Amino acid sequence: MDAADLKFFAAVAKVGGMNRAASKLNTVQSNVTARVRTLEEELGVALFHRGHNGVTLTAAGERLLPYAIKVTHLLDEARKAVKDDGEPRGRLTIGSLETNAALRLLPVIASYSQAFPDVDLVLRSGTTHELIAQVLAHTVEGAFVCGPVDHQDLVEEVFFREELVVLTARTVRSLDDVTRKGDVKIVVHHQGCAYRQILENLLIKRGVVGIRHLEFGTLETIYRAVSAGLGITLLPRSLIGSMWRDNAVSVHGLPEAESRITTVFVHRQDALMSSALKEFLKLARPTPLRMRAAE
Amino acid sequence: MDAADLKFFAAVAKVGGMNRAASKLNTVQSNVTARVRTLEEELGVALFHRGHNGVTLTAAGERLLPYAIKVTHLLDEARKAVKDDGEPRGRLTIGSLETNAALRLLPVIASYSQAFPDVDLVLRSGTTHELIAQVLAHTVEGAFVCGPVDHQDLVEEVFFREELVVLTARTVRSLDDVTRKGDVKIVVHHQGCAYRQILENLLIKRGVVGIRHLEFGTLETIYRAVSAGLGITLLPRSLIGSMWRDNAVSVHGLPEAESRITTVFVHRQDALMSSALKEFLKLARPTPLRMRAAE
DNA sequence: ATGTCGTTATCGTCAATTCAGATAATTCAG
DNA sequence: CTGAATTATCTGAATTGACGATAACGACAT
Repeated sequence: MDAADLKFFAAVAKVGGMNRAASKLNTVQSNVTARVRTLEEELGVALFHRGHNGVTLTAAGERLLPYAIKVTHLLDEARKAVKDDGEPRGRLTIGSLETNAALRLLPVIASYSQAFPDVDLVLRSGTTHELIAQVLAHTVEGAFVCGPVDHQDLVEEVFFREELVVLTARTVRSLDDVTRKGDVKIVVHHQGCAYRQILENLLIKRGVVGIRHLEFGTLETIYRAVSAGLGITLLPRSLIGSMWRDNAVSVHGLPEAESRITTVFVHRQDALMSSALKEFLKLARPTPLRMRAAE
Repeated sequence: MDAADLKFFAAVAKVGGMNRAASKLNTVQSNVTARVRTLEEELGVALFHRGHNGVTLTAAGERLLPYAIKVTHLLDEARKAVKDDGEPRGRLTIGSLETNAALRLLPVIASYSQAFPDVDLVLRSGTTHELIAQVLAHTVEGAFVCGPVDHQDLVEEVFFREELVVLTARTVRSLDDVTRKGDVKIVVHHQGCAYRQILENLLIKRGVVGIRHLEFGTLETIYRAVSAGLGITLLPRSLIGSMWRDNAVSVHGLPEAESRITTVFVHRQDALMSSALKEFLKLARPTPLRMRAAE
């Protein structure tokens, strides 16, 4: 049983037709047909039901498919493993939530690309859901997402624990003052849909119905907008303390259950971790000192 | 990267020479050399150090080897998975400890082979250690061994829990009477080294130094030997109660920690379970009724 | 009915690969 | 130096693989 045949088979199963698979595999249809047939002859069973409009898997084909995919991935990984001699090089693709993790990762990325100039670092952005899907699809090697993540095929490691706080204009005494009005404008980083979602849920839970949005590109403008009374926002406490000390806004704590947020790094359990990634995590992993500072 | 090449590569790595691998693979040396070389050219690294007396793996080869083995196994399994349509057939090879589990399994085997005549059932015997090695080596699909087993690649399921008791001649009042003498003869089933080991450890712990053995082929003769005062033995309590009620021997209980023994079924976590095995376990799994009887 | 479009199956041709066997080159032991 | 191992290389035959053209089939619109 040839691995290349299995790759063909998987492609056919995926697109549901030998013609379409052929163009995807940069070959001709007769070739695909032939390889599928050799596979079928070798195994002694039909793998596809041939229809007038493409093919569908037989029961035996269904059983074979997961193996075909697994073998293909395993071979990919073997190639990488052989070439990875412990010295980070090549392309490292990781995912990250857009706001906070990216902000925290920036210094890491800077020192990393200096320390390992042979690595082409690619940072993909997305929501937790999107990023997890990409990790599962082998599109990224791992991702920093909003934890906890519970998935059979994934391993997670907690990287940052943070406390979220609500920022309002200085005149606002408590969060109740805001929610009582029943009509709130929230100011969000235009890329930061994670916090936006959390803040919305939080307000909805408190009975706020009319939520409007203001989007700004930088944290600085968000801060100014809040201090000018244009709306409220949600940020990690550690960010405020370190950046603005002018007390132009009010900081409102939230109950433990709502304020605690963890950023975890997830990657596939079965996939090998490249040296490039190992070194990155080593750099990104908070030192005991930094962890204390983040709390 | 061809799977057949990987198989060749793994064989060469295993036997440490292209010549030897060639004869093992039923081909010629030049062939093996060529395929290894294509693999090396494709990956761009040397996989072997060529020596005057065979070859040894390079660092890159070391990294590739586990993948080569894994892929080979995966392909084997894929073949089985395709052919296994849910109807048990073909060969089912399982391992079992020689005494108790085998005794308990006998009725299961009987009804199983009647229910699934298309399955060639092969029962391999061995010690817990040996059987686990065989499971890991894919020699048997799974095995009934003495639990608990803690291994990363294995899954275990408890099948029987039993209480072991010491049997002595009727005149012996307590176990102390035996151990005080400091010279004990133990009667064991000649195949049953598991209990033998347990009994020896138990006696050694109690300060007995001179242990001699008597071996008999059947439980009946062991029982007779014990009742005649020739020695002592160790058996599951459930076996005694159900077989002999003539009170010709004394039964001595043991402390919880020493008497409790569990028989577990272990199989590889990553390997697929054949329909044949699934059905076997379904039959072997103790019903609530039988479990109560065994306690 | 008929033609068109999209599908898979099949065939012949040619190139590439693979195999087996023979031979060379190397190294170590005696 | 010779002999017994080893791996490397070469060669011709056989096999396999890809390709392109064509056939066969069904669906759908005209």
